[in-house]
Amino acid sequence: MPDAVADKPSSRTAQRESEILQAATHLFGEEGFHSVTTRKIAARAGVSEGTLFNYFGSKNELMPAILGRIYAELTENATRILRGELDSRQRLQKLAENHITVMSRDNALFMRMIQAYMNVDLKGYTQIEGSVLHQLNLSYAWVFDVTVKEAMARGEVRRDINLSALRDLYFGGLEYLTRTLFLHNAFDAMSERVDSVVEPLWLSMQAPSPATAPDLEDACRRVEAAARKLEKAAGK
Amino acid sequence: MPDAVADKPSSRTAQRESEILQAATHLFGEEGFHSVTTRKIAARAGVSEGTLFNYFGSKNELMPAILGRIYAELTENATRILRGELDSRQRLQKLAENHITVMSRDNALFMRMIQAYMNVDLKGYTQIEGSVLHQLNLSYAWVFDVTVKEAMARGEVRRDINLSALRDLYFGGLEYLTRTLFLHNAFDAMSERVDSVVEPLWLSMQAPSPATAPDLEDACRRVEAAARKLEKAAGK
Amino acid sequence: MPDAVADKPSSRTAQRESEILQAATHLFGEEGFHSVTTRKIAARAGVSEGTLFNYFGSKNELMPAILGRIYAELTENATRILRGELDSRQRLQKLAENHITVMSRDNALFMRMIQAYMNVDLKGYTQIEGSVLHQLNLSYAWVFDVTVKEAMARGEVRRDINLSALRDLYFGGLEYLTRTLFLHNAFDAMSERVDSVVEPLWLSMQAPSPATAPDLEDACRRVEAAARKLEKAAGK
Amino acid sequence: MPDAVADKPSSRTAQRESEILQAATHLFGEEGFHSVTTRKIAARAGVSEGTLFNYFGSKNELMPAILGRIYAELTENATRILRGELDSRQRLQKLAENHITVMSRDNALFMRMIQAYMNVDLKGYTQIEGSVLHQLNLSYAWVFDVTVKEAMARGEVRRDINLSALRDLYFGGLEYLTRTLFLHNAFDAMSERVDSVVEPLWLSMQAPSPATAPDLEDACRRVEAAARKLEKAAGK
DNA sequence: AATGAATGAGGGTTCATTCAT
DNA sequence: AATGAATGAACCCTCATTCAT
Repeated sequence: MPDAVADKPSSRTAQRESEILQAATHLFGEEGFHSVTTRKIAARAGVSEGTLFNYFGSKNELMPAILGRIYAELTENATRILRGELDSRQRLQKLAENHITVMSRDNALFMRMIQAYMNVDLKGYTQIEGSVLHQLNLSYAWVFDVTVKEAMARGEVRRDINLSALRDLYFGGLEYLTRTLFLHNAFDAMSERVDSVVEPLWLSMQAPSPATAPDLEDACRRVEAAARKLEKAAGK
Repeated sequence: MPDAVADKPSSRTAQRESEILQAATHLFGEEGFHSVTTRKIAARAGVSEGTLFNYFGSKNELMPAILGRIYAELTENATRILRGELDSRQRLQKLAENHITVMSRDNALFMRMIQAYMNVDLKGYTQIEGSVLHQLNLSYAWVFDVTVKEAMARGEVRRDINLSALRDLYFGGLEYLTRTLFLHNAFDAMSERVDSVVEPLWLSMQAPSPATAPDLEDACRRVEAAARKLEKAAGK
Repeated sequence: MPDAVADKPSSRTAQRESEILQAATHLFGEEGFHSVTTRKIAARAGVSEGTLFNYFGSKNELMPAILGRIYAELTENATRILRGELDSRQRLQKLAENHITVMSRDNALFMRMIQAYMNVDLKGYTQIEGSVLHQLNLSYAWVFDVTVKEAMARGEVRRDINLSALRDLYFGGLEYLTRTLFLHNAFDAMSERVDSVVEPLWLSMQAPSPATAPDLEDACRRVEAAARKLEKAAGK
Repeated sequence: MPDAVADKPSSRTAQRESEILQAATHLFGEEGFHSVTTRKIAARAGVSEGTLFNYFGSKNELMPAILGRIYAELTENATRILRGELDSRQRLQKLAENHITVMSRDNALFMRMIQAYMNVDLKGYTQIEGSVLHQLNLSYAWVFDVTVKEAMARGEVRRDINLSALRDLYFGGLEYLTRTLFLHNAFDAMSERVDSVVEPLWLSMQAPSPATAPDLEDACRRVEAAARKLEKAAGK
């Protein structure tokens, strides 16, 4: 019987923590990290400022918490995508769409968070290693690598690609695409825009496909064969 | 006699302005926009805080000034590259190297500046249009477009590419590459790393491979021939 | 059956109160009154913060309680000493040793407590009268007066001493000695150090006054003179 | 010509610093260190809170500054006293009066300062060494030692005294006397009260004169001799 | 009786900006 | 044109205390 409500108390505070994080997330997205005061966050979360600091020791601690949640979601979705029955090209497409969906949510909060955090947490890029952000980033970027490597194993992709360069292109391209979508308010066409960005990468990973030319000829031959049959049939 | 160099005073102030900007540039690069105080900037520039505000109305005004300088240099270098006798692939390479060189200078100040500026100047990405940053960005990003369009004119690149998507990939990829170089402290190998990033894009801009195209036309012709035969047969 | 030990509950709360006081005592001694939070005290006492406030209405109320305990112990020990069969000089020594032992315990907590309490409880020394601290102090300082007065009665000490001045010297000297012992980490030699401080006071309290010596010679001479006269008279 | 006012600017800021210190001194004396806010100090000094922090980096920095001033005055007065033509007993008297005068000024601020500072600056008495307070204290306590040693040289005081113990008695006694004077609001009689405290120490430093004891025995022998003569004469 | 989450007034401190000199 | 002392609003954070459970 007590077990039934055993986690109630803990879920109560978990709820509060979530509300605070939610409020911070929205505000950071709207105004940027440095423009948001702890007072505002507390007000928006419907708690006192003191309570906020009971949950998070400092304003800065909100950052890893938020980033952690976002990366968790990002990774979770990615894992689901990889588990599905998709070919590699589709996977890259879906992963990209997921990435952009999360990044663009909350007024591009995700990008802002990372950017702001770099100025807060780091005193130089060279120290980035070992930071929370870096760890999260690493474990997430891994989904791209996995996808591409499996594509190789399946024979969908050349083996002599430069994975690191492609990874930078992929995530960098998606980040810039997100900005572009914001600029043109073009999220309706997100899917095809993503396709336009992923496709060049995909092309470069296979092309020049040695198999393509023969296939084309083969296709031609089959069409000719079909035509001949029709001819014959019609000529009858 | 000071009068003898009548325009010295004005060049004197220009000098001062430059020193202030220089100091701000270094400090922003080292510590990030929000961690740098006007006091520090003034001290580093060797002027009083009051003087700083005589030259720049506010701390925020330093940002467009610095960004303007950087973009000016970026654009100037780019123009020189475009003026040279290089094929399009080489141009993309040189433009990229220039981009990274400037971006990574002063401890990646450029990236930091843009990031910080976004939180200072903008209250949302949708308002980005019309901002100084946006204007600078636009006129600079234009060098990529020019290069690719000329490549098309020269017949080095397909005409059905998605220019916007490639632009996002190009600049996004370079930004991420810069981070990667910082992370691995690999600026020695910058040139070849840039090559690895530009090459996939270049590949995707030309494919289908030049060899395939004739086959395709041939195939088309053959299909058309077959179709005509069918027509004839059907027309019976 | 809990009823069997009916007064257990009350002794249970007495126990709790004691634990809280104990925790507060240690912490105040270690970090000073203002640096110690009620949270810390509760944690160290193994109770919740709410419970602490059930026992003591406020943080400040801990002070009289602690001081009361210390003075009680001080006075109790003093009483035992006075009850013993010691001469007055020994009593002053033992009382002093007791004083220092208690004062120096818990990292000189006693001195800290008094000091902090003065800033907390009092808004000026003139208001000191009537305060708890003052009362405690009075009734304790009384042991010195008793000892000295009894020494007078026993004829060990002159009757024309200034008791108030000696009391200030005694307790002030002991407080400073405690600091000195801390400074030199010399508590091993506490006993003889105390002796060095008490001895001058003791000396000053007894006759023979320095003026006595000359008087003595004079007296001798007069006695001799008288003797000679007697001799002469007797020799006649 | 400019030299004439060369130190004007510096004297201007020195003035401000003094005003701030003055305000802090009064307030600390009235309410105790922890009860005084920087806002109050700034208001009393007639400056903005920001200005206060331009002069002193933190509230805590006010403490060494104030203590430094007090000790400086204390030491300066003491030096003047030692330079005068007084016998050692008078010197101890005058030094004590000076001590109490300064200590009791500003509502016994001096004692409060030291006490509060101990809780602020120190995490335990054993770490006291090396602190500003300790240094100030050392160099001031030195005036007592000098006086006593010179008294020895002059033959006014025994050579086998325990200097450390007497120093503790002297300063401790004076501190307690100050409290007593506050309690009885008896500063009118300060001089004679001081005398009552210094006298026992002075007595203990000379008595018993080394010559006295042998004299006494001698005297006894002479009295006995005289008595024997009387006996003889009487026995006749 | 015990808990500990919630409170919110108030603390010390920062810093872009102004202005008298 | 240059200075730098002065400003004060606003910031992040602390902590004794309360109260629903």
